[in-house]
Order: sequence, then C-alpha cells, then structure tokens
Amino acid sequence: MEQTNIRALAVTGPTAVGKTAFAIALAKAYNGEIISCDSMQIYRGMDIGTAKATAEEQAAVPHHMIDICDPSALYSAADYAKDALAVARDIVSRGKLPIFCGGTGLYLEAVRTGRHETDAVSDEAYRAELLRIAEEKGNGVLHEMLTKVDAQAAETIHQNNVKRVIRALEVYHVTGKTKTQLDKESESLPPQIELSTFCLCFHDREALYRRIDGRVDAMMKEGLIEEVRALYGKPLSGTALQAIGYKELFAVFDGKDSYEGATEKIKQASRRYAKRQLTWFLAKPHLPLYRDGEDGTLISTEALLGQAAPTVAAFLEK
RNA sequence: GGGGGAAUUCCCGAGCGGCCAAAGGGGGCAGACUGUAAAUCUGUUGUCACUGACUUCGGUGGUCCGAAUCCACCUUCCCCCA
Repeated sequence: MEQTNIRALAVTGPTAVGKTAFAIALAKAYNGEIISCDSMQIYRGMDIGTAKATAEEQAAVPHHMIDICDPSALYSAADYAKDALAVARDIVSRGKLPIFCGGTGLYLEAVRTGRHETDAVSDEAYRAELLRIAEEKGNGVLHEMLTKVDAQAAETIHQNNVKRVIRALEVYHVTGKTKTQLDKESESLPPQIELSTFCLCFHDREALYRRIDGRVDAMMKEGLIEEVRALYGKPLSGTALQAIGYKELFAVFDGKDSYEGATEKIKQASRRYAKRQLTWFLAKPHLPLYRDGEDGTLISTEALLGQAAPTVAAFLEK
C-alpha cells in the first residue's frame, strides 16, 4: 500500500480563544484550506451554538468537515479520522496546505495517529445488554468482565466509567481482539500525516472565562434560541444531543428551566468544557501560543501569525 | 399583640451530648481519557509546621469530664392565630 505522508498545520485550544480567526489568517498567509476539527460543527443546522465560521469567512477561505452530517446521524472519531484525512489528501493534491482547526482533541489525535485503520465497530444489542448488567449487578461486575478479557484496559479505565468499560468490552466482543491489542496495532501503523500543531490558550484563566461568558451572551443575541427551537423535537443523535447550548435550551422548551437559568448553565458548561480541553491539550506536546501577554493585553491575530511564522516555515521546508 | 419553627463550612442541606472539621448534593479546583469526546470518569475542597495541632456550626453567657447538638437571654428570618 502506498503511503503518501502529507503535512498539515493544526490550530487547537479551548473554546473561545479565537482559533477560527487565527486559522483563517494562517490559511491566507500560506495558501491553505481549513479542515474543521470539531465534533459538533459537522452537523447541519447547528451553527450559532457551535460557533461555525461565518458565511463570509467560509467564502474567503474554503472550509471542510462542516455541515457534513444530519444531526440525527452518529459520527465517531474514527469516522472523522478517515474523512478528514481524505480531505487533507485532496487539499494537498491541489497544491494547497491543509489547516486543521478545532477544539475536539480526540479527533485531532485520531487524525494524527491514523487510528481509523481499525474501523469503528459497534453492536447496539450487546451494548444494551452490558448496560443492563451494570444497572442490575453494579459497575464492579461489569468491570470484572473487562478484567478477564483485557486486564490492561481494565487497569486504566475506572469501573464507574461505564461508557468506556462497555466500549472496551464491545470492541472485544465484535472484533475478537482486545482494546489493548488494537491500540498497539494502530500505534504501529505508519503515520500518514505530519502535523505542526499550535495550541492557543490564555495565561489568565479568568480572562478566558470572561470571553466564554461574553460569547454565550452574544450567541443568545444572534438567535441561538431560534436555532435550537428549529431542532427541537427532531430526532437527534446522541452526539448532537450532548451539544452545549442545545441541551440546555431543550430543557427550557420542555418547561424544566428558564431562559436565564439555561444561559447560566450554558456558560458554566462551556467553562468546564474549556478546562477539560486545557487539561487534555496541555498534557500533549502541542506548541502553546498565548493570546494574552503578561501585561494582560490581548495579542492580535497578526502578532500571533508573526510568532508562529518561524515554526511554520521550518515545518514546511523540512 | 399571642403561639410555633428556623439560623450549619462558598451555596443547598443532614447532624440533635462524645465515633464531627461535621453526611449528601451543588459549585470551585486539579486530573484521567486511542474509538459516539461540547461526552464520560476520578480526586480534592476550614487553616497550619498536615498520621498531629488549631479555629468553625447566628451572638453572648451557662450546664457538663465533654456541646453544632442541652439551658437562658439577644439578633435575624419564616409560619400560624389575632
């Protein structure tokens, strides 16, 4: 099999740091096209709440992996890795530079490691059965089952993380191979893409949180309520149903919350999400670029571009 | 005006004489995460010189070997009768 190792830039970081603007600036500077790396932006009809690039932005620079799914469809990290890699190859074949941009760390990781080679597998019936075991006999029993087939995975997955325990058991049930085995296999595969990744963040957490709160208020003004109402009652996939900004407003339509309460919850969920992203990204060897200087002022997108330039140049010349 | 109830650690809320720095939940903080990830999960959360000491349970003063828990008064809030 021919392995064409391709290169791409990536911009990641917690929500609301300004990834989109930076990626667009990079695309303009280096003749690139943007590949969204966001688990929610793939869905059509979810625009304001997922902070998609605006129509003007998308007109200025080609964007991919946005609006590729109906909200009722399930889409996995493996699906993403496969599709995004194909898009990246196409971009390269047209002589342009792929630039990944988004905050879904797992998706970016899936692309980087090429984990898609071992296709996503699932067995809903088996999954339901496992869930019942957990509910009736306890998480410990389910975890014991995992220990028997894949002790190594059982060691890293906490017994209360039922979702993960089930997935590990499901992988074994469907493929006959343990999760640990599959992880090793995909690790040994030759990488198909080389990424130079910038992680945009803030030194000052309070400043990040203020931006997040402000952005939620802006989304509400832009018509998030109407956008969510259009989706209300429609069949939505598990993924789409989890989207911040949507699930909270659904609760309002269900009569279980007020708009004020939902707005606060959206802000809070976004802040927590940002913290989880930070925990993930900062544990990875991404190059951190900070938006706020030590003196508290905001660094402009142009200045960031200047900071990134030497790294990008070195990466592209390799 | 009379009667009853309540005040607990950031918030809600248990505790009602020792096993209480005080359950549980929320929030905060930190972390894990190679397969639905904007999800899921874990730890931690009075202070300090941290296997121990010190300061907390509206306030003040008592009872007791010992009080968040009992008594008295004070303050605030709620309910009921008028």
